[in-house]
Amino acid sequence: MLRTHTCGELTAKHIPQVVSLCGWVERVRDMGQSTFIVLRDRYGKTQLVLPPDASNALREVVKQLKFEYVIRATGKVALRPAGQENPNLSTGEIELHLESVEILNECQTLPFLPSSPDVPSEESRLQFRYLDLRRDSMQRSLVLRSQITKKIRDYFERQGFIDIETPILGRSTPEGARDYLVPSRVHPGQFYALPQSPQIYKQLMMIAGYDRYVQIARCFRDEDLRADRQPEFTQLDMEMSFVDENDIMGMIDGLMQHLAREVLGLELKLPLPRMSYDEAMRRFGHDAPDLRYGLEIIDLTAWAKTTDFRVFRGTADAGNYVRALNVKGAAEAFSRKRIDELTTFVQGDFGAKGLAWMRLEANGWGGPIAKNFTEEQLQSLNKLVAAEPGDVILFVADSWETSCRTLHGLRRRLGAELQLYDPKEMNFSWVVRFPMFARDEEENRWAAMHHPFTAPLDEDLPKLESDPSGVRAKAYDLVLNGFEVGGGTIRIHDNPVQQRVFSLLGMSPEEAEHRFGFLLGALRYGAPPHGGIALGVDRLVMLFAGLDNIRDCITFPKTTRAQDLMTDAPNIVDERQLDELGLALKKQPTPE
RNA sequence: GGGGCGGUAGCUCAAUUGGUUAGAGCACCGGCCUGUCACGCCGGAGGUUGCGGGUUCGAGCCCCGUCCGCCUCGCCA
Repeated sequence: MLRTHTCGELTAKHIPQVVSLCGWVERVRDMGQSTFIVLRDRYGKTQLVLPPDASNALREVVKQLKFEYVIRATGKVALRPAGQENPNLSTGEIELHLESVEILNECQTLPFLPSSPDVPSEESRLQFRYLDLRRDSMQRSLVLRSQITKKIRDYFERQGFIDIETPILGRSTPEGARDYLVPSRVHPGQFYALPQSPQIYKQLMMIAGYDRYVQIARCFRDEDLRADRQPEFTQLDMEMSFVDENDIMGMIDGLMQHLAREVLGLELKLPLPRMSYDEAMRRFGHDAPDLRYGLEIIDLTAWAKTTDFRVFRGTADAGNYVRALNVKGAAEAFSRKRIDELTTFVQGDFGAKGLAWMRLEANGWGGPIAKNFTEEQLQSLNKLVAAEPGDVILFVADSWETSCRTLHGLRRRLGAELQLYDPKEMNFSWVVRFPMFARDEEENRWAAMHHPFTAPLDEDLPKLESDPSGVRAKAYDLVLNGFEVGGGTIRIHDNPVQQRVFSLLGMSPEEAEHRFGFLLGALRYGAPPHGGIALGVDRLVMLFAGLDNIRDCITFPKTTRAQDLMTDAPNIVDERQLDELGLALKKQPTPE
């Protein structure tokens, strides 16, 4: 070892040892007679001092030092003079009196300084990721990530789970997200697909009798990116046999309690609260509501039917909905301009027809639509929305889906803008009893809301053919601060039910056999009742770290156009490589 | 595929209504400084204002196109 200690561990106890430290030069403060150097490694920082009586040889070496040089420094640990301690450093009571300095490597002038308080543009950070990763905040989030995965593994090991790996090269199943494809050389014209999740493999492991499976698995989905979505991401994937929904949720409750306690020092009360999908949509317009604040949706459809205001009445009579948010005390904050902005927002982003509003003033209701209602109607509105002077009511009159999307969007935006919650709060909850099927309007058929192996609620089984929209699933999502951090289901473990579901999805037995034959076959050979869940590790880390984007807890993330700016992937390949794979390009790539 | 914000020195940013030589801090180069800790001080160098076109006497600023980054809708079983 070139070093005897790290840059984060020396204290007064080490006086007067002679030690060697290795690290990066974070700062050089040349005072003339003496020079101070801050040496950094991932453990901390230590101040090195070139004393006034240093030899000329040593002085010459120190003079060469610049930002981010890699050096080995040897010297005597000494107490700093009284009053010169630095309370911001763990090593702040001591300093190293240099006896020798060895330059292990130089560093060219940097595109940006990792130690600078200015955060460089995302573009340069991604291009020079190895420098970005030297920044303190990146090191903190990667350490946190490591702690979280460690605690996850500890927890599941204690619970008797087996960590099992499943293939990366698999078969494309054209349900769900777009697959990343990998061409086969041995079978020209055929492709593997990278896993969107180890879903089917883990079910097969249940059938094989490994009744507690867990894996921290890389998953791939070729869809457009978001702040909380990368094409390649990490799932905590688990599956159990002989269980129902409560067992899975209970197991994850315990995991979250463990993580919150061990990583954040936070005590969670179990069980984590649960809410049905229907209730979540009714109260919050979304299946992953942020429960750190209220601002719940109020349904005014029945009231709208009692009025003569054409927009509301017409919407309600047509079987659509009039729903509202009461933004408490927002009258002052909501200028005309602000409301116009919100209107543009809901129309542009969610396709809402418009945004109506009223506000309760000291002497009654104001706003452009207030005059459309009688005194009695306003009185009953008062009660319905529990209005107090200063409140602003935002109305959305639209279809169920649009009103949900719009009001959720408004709620989220206003929650952030009006700071309705404590950003440090960690609010966990479950959303349960999802619908089994959603109508695919484009293709005019039923589609599985989760995946086609999800078990319906027993009580809803009879409705499978007669009323598909009323069938609810044994499905559950874990929600943290308005982010879906995981979702799972109890699976169908017998073949007849699976066939009924396929048939409802418009999949003939032959087609099902063709696509999922191996799974259907396995289900006939003694499949235990089983279910599981997958949690988004990146999102979990992001939220535990208080970050607002997933890239900041991923070492080498991709841009919103799915490129790696450091390696410049994806990229063109040699003609020869294509030949070997039996591939020819339809469109020649344009050279950059 | 749609919408929004942004791109000016290596980095972070500024530049009035379209106006004269595009500025500052940090970094870089040279020098000074006896205890600094985002050290300080003096001096120097550094610009295809993302790229291409247009309007104009004149464009960093206006218009059109395009590329890149971020946010977002669609998409993500």
